[in-house]
Amino acid sequence: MSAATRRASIEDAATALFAERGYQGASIDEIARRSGVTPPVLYDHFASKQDLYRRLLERHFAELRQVWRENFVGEDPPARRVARSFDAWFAYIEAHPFAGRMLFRDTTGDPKIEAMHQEVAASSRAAIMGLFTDQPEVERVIGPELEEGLEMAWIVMRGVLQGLAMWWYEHPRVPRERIVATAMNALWIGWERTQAGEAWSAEG
Amino acid sequence: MSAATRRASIEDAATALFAERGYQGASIDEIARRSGVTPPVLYDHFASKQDLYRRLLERHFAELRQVWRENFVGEDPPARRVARSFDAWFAYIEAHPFAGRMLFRDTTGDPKIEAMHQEVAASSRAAIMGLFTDQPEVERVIGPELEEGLEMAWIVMRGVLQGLAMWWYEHPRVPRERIVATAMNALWIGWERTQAGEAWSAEG
DNA sequence: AGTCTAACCTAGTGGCCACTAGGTTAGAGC
DNA sequence: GCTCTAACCTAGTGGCCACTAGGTTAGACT
Repeated sequence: MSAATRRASIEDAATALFAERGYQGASIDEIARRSGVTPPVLYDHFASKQDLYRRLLERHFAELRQVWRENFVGEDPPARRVARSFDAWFAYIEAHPFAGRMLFRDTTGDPKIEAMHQEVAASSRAAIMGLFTDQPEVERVIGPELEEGLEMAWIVMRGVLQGLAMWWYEHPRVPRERIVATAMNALWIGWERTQAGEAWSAEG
Repeated sequence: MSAATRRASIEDAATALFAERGYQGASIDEIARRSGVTPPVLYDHFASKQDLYRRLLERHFAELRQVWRENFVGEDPPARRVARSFDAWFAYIEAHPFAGRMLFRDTTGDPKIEAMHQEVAASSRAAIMGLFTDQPEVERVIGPELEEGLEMAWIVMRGVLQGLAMWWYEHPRVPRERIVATAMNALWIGWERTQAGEAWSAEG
């Protein structure tokens, strides 16, 4: 088998196993076995388990970033652009079941790997948040304490999207539109109305 | 040191280390060392690492369940009861930094442990969802496909609460009211308005 | 045919980790 | 003072795992 093909087969097996078991739970032996080779062959293609993991992280995060970049554009109203992006995002999740599970599986237990994961995720977050902050409406939608508010809006959005994505993996018969509609209802309407002066307050 | 005291010291150290490293990343040796004992002593108090982990899971989940039970009651309007519950929930998170981190750290890599975690979490979810389904307003707020809708509403809420909790651990100077307000704005307003006929639709 | 590259293998190695066998110490009750 | 319980220890053991030394095979090019 050619180097490129073998490499791809290792990457596929590794993505699936990392998705299923996480970094520590996935053993090199099993990744190799699922790719139809022995461990030394894997080391001909990747320097270490950590190297393999990082390449996969970077690749899948880059693909998701690309989804945002391609869909969060245009002249139509923000609600439509957000909805289109959500839909494309969940379409990616649907088409790449292991990639999503690998990226959103929280942590690994190995501090070095954890730091790496956070680093790669943070650069992705920055890129996507940049799309939002380029919008003239941000300040109106997010509110005054911009930095902190943006970060919290990101956390809320990420929580909802990741949560729905992981749930969807276990309920694959739910149609994508329903997932997207749930995300939109939870997020967009809340944001919009909050800024229309209907924010919740403890005194209300 | 008395058995109860020693046991408590082991539980504290284990919670902190599980929170920091996850199940696989936390070693019995280090848990014992942090408790000021050697591993055999730990095994005098707990049958296995798995046993220790399960006891901690059950204890912390039970505490969080209790928070809901105590706060999601009363005759005041739902928005107030939800807000009060969120506030109490985040107060628990604030007071028990390691408990939250241990519970919400997603997965462990060991299928047996993962299954156990899901089992304990599911029973907690059922208890809390029961509080909601006892409310007469559920159907109005969630919509017609009740089972699936309720589950998705739970996923959305869990995603937001857990996401904010984890973010808050890294930004402890943000006051609790701000976290609670963000959660309320994200969740409650979306839910309410969705049912007021303002649901988002692809054709809109 | 001969050479070179690279895909692939067998058979380890060292280190970590959950867990234990077997024993010592120390305090409580009599 | 004696006994009994239980908290605690030293010193392992076996198994798993990331990684490797050192080789064989097979196709590509000359």
